[in-house]
Amino acid sequence: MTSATQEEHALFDALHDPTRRAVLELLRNGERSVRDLTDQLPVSQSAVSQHLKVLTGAGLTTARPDGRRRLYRVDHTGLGHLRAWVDRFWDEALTAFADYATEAIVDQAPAERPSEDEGSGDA
Amino acid sequence: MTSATQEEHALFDALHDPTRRAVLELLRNGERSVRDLTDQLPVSQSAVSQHLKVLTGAGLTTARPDGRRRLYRVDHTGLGHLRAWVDRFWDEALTAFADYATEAIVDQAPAERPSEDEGSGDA
DNA sequence: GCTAATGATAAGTCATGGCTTATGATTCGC
DNA sequence: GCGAATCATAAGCCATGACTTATCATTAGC
Repeated sequence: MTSATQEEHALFDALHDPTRRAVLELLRNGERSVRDLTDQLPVSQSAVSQHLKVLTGAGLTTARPDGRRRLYRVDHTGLGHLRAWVDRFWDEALTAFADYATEAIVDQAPAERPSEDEGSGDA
Repeated sequence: MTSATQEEHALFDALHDPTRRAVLELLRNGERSVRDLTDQLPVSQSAVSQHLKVLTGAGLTTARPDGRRRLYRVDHTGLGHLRAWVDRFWDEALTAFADYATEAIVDQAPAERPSEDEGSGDA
């Protein structure tokens, strides 16, 4: 079912490239045509189109035809997925940190123990 | 001065690789040694160390020495930056969308309107 | 109709980065 | 101390991907 891992990959893959992030930054100001974006970036029109394809595939942009132009704008879909990913991780990280802090306090009493058995999780 | 763009780059660069994301997933369960991580990943110990270096550089993990081992765990710093980036973008995207929607409604009065605005739906 | 403009795609080039196998540096157990 | 274990680093290999220059498809304007 396009395992959420797929979306993850598409997202982080899309956001990895600085030029693509620059495109997103430009789109923050509102809709822009490919031509317009190209004029403000140090790469060719072809490159911009290729980047937009990747961004759209990741749900980060959408296009709307307008005459012989295509107006692109930021899409919430991808951003929402990214946000969900971060949030999930955020919570887990805090929990893990709390566990660690607690354990550290407990460890304070005895001398030293391996503290190696975090085995409660998955194999 | 490590312009926020630098952090951005380090972050997205770190999160781009699937193996590094897998490392983060493993660390969600708590602290783990490099050896432990290596045993659960299909790559060499060397590769894991290299990944951990990148992750740490992006503020996504931290290490704590424990004997001859090093215990790694998730760091909030990088996640916080990522979260801030998304939130900033999220707000802007919503604003831009609101502008667009408003404009679309205004445009409804005169003759021509895109009629194509897939407005609230996702693509 | 034809020409110009806009944007997507094809094909090819070149740098980047993720992996490997050594090897070095530290620390534990005997 | 010595050998074993853990981890980081060095050097090298190879696939991936970001870019380029054509070229094709569509639309506006004459």
